[in-house]
Amino acid sequence: MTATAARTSPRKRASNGAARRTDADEIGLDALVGHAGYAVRRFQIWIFQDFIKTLGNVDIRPTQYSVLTVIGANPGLSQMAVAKRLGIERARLVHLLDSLEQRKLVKRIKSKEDRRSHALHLTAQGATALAKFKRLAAEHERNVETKIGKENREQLLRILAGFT
Amino acid sequence: MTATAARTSPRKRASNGAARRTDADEIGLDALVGHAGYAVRRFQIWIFQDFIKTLGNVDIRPTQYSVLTVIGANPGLSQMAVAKRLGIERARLVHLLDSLEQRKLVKRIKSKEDRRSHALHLTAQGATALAKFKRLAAEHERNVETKIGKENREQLLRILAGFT
DNA sequence: TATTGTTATACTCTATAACTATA
DNA sequence: TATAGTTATAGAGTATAACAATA
Repeated sequence: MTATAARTSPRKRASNGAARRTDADEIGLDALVGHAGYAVRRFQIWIFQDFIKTLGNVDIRPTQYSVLTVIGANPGLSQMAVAKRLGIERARLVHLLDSLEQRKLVKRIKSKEDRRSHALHLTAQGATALAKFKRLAAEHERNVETKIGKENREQLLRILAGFT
Repeated sequence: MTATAARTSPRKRASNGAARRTDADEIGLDALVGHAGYAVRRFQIWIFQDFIKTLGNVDIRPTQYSVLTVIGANPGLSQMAVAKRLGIERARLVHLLDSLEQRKLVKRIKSKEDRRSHALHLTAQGATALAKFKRLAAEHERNVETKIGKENREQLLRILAGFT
């Protein structure tokens, strides 16, 4: 939206005596208003904060939830496969799994086919816990729906389906 | 979308002899498919990477661009006001401004009204540079449009307008 | 007392590189 | 030689707390 940027003239806000108006509503964003990335980033921050809050009691963050969900749906995957599928660095997944394994939610099993790799599985406890996490995540999703509206949420999922 | 989650059955992927299929396309996401946050996060990563790449020659990242744009549109703002408006921690803005000031794009001017605060302005060089950054950011925005489509991008901006 | 800018610390996340053990 | 998992490091980004100067 370059047109918007070009049309917006700076509101003078001199430091030499003019009234300071610093309310968020009063401060223009200029070109940022036309940038999808800015809106998406702000929304993503809101949505993650709601997720973290809604799953606060069970201490599960979005990335942990995504790892558990993919392992639950695809038992036996290697770490590389999970990392690639979710766009996580394999080095980072090591620490994520260390934490989840310490909490007895996930287990690494040495593969007999390829002894370099680990087959990932949920523990029985992990499967039970994940069911609970999914209920809480669904509650979070209803918060999203309340925030932006049912129709808008569905449009959003449709528009961004290609990025999953 | 709990229904989706409940309906999806895990595809067995035993580590004891079954063929390993680890292509990203073949690995189900289960409940993640119904979560707006997951799609939004993946899209946000794509969009920031494209922004960073498109503005790579001028070495400007999304947060730096947002700070410069807001200062350009509202000269004389305090650091607190910029931080609040953009949702950046004031402690973090200090470092961002240190960097932008070293690059002679921004200057801090001691306020005469409130000697605790700094009025922020673009330098002449900063204003010229920002005009160039905006042209590159518009190019990035056209990449977004190419990626998701003109209509979808406009719908996205409309849906998320409340988060800016 | 409260606020602005600053410094400092810790933790998350991203991006690399290098090492080991296997293939 | 290439790959899977691991370890380590550095840079963003987020979240706090505390301090000096000023209100």
